Amino acid sequence: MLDTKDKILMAACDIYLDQGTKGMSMRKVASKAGITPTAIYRHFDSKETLHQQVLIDGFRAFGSYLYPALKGETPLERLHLAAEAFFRFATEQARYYELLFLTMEATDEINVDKILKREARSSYEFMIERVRECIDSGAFSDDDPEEIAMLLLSVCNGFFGLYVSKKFEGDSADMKKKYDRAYQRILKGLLA
Amino acid sequence: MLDTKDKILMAACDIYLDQGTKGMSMRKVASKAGITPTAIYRHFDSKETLHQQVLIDGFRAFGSYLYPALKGETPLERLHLAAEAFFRFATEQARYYELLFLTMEATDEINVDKILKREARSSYEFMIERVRECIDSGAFSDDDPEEIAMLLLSVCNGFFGLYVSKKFEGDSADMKKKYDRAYQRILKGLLA
Amino acid sequence: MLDTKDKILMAACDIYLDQGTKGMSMRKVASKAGITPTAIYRHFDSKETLHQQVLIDGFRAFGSYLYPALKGETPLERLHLAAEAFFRFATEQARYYELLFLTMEATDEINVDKILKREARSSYEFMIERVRECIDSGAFSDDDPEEIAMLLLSVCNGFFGLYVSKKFEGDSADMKKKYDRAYQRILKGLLA
Amino acid sequence: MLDTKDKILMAACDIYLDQGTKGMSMRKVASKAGITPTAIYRHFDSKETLHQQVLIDGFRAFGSYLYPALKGETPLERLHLAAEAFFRFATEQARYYELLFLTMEATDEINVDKILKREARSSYEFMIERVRECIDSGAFSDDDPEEIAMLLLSVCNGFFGLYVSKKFEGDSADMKKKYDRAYQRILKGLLA
DNA sequence: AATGAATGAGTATTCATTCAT
DNA sequence: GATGAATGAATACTCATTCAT
Repeated sequence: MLDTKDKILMAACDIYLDQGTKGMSMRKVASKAGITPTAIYRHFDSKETLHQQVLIDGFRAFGSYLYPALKGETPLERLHLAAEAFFRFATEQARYYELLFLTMEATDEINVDKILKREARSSYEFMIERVRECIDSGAFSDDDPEEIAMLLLSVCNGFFGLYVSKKFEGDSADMKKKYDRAYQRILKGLLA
Repeated sequence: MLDTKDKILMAACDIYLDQGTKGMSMRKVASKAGITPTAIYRHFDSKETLHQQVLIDGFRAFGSYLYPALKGETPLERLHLAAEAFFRFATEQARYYELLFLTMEATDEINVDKILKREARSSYEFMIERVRECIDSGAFSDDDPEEIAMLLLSVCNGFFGLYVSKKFEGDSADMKKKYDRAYQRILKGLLA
Repeated sequence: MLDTKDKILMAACDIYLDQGTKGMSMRKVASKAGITPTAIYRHFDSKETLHQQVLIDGFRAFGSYLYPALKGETPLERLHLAAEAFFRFATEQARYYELLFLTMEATDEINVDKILKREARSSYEFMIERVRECIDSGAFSDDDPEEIAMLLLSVCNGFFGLYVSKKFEGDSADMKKKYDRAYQRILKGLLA
Repeated sequence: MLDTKDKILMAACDIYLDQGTKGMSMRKVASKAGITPTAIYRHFDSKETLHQQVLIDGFRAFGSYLYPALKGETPLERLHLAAEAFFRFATEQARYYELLFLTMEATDEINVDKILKREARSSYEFMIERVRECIDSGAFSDDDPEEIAMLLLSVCNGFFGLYVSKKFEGDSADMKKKYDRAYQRILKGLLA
């Protein structure tokens, strides 16, 4: 059985994703976790701490999707697998994706935990690395790897952002096709 | 002189743009508008209604940036001007941009005002139209105009989303250069 | 009938005096005043504001006991009447006395209202003035008026302090006799 | 090495003296003592019990200042030494003084520990005794020793009360001069 | 068209305390 | 002799909203 700390984390995550940052309250979390609001404070110093732990867990979950992309045999294949990982994470862990990438709160406020920053940074750098090796191997024309990585991330975030805010429709299979086509279109502009 | 309704709207807008969705409260709006919280209810049924009116105004402001792109003489130039308009709106009216495009509240919930929906839709369709004429004129290779428009929007939202959440740095001039290069990279994949 | 603001003030005063500074809570005040905690905030900005208003009212009530001492025809008589006023205020408005003079919270914290400071200061200066005229008229031997006033205040506060904390017993009549004797003993050391 | 009970008492005392009655909480005490809040209950039944033990210790500390006054060779000298002891205790152990003499919580409530009562009473009686011998020896004019003792205590409490609540200023040396003069003035009225 | 008064639900957090271990 | 987990009640204060005027 889950220990209380995990129950709290899960409840917090659910509520964040269900009702947004603003809808998350200690009371609601406690109620969803089946405990008293007070009891949360045994496990987390403050709401802020809890919030950050949720984000940290989220980035780690994301990492577990993203990093296996290294199994690809060529730079292009690894980039492709990373793109796939994005899609799978965004659809399978939609709420986490939303929380991590689509919630527009600055992730570098003074009080943001160092661990959190590190986790966030490292998945970003993973993408830069994937792009860099595509360039270095000659698959991509010469360009700034960070900017390309940013472009790819932008597309993903923008794409899923539109999806999440229901600005257009379609089921997951449809989605995947659109996603793949979008990826191909971007790629076309990048290939050497 | 402004009538009370306008004063309320302006105050609400200021606060939204200043303190975000979360910081907006009827009290603060009333106080900024120089009236009683109660008085707002003469003019708006609820906070929700007021919120939506702010969004409608926001889309109209966006329109005033976007639609002049029609002055361009060729489809490609018009698309280019539209891209510029996005950038200017996102930087000059950053909070509005955020409110309209980056706040992940579904814009198609049952209780969303029809006018709001129409405004949101029309700027989306404007972009589709710009893409369509690029394709029809042979500037772009044959493709689905809606998907391309979506791709462009994705890039914009993703790009500014990263900017807003401070996931990377740089001043406005830097930003513009990055934005232009991103636009060129995408374009490269789309041109016939 | 009392308006709500007065009801709140009275309730606050009662509770302060009944349960001490530490026992005073907005909830309790509201409950005693027969209203909702929230409703207090219509009339007072914060607990602090309410607290200070209670003190200000207290000092004013004290003034209404003290200042009529000016009716005395000689300096000594006026001093005597002031001493009497202290006694009457301390016994008739025991709780106010306690709150104003025996609650050991610094009355000069940064956030203390100017009005409050002024009220507190003016009753202190009234006593200095009474002493000064006793000295100037030759009734008292030459000495520092402020220090003498302080001595008199000290005795009063100390005296009623012991009374309040039940460190000795006796009814009000008994009390008065002791008070008078204490006053005479002090006087003996001060007279020219 | 200190046993836990002593560590708790010292921590409690520190906090009382540092943050006042209001700031003392079991959590803070436990944290300062390096144990769990729960552990306190092994040693003290309740916060109240702990509080009273702190007071008992305080009265004992006070005694250690006061009782050496017996070393004086004449009644007047012993009284004088007692007055000095008051001053030193009030300034050197200001927070204790405050806690013992200026906190207006009745010291004779039903639930007050007998030991505490006894300790409090005995220092009071010490003063009565000092006064009595001044009268018996003819140094003071004939009067009620208890009332005189009370007068002296009143002056002390009143004096330091004004000092603590910052109702007037001055450093410790200044203070001492004022205190001495006040003592002399009182004495003048009491001497035979 | 607007106000003053009030409400009830909710906010994060702290408190003394209990219980099982 | 001490801990980890939890509780229920309390803290000051904010919110959107309603109602009588």
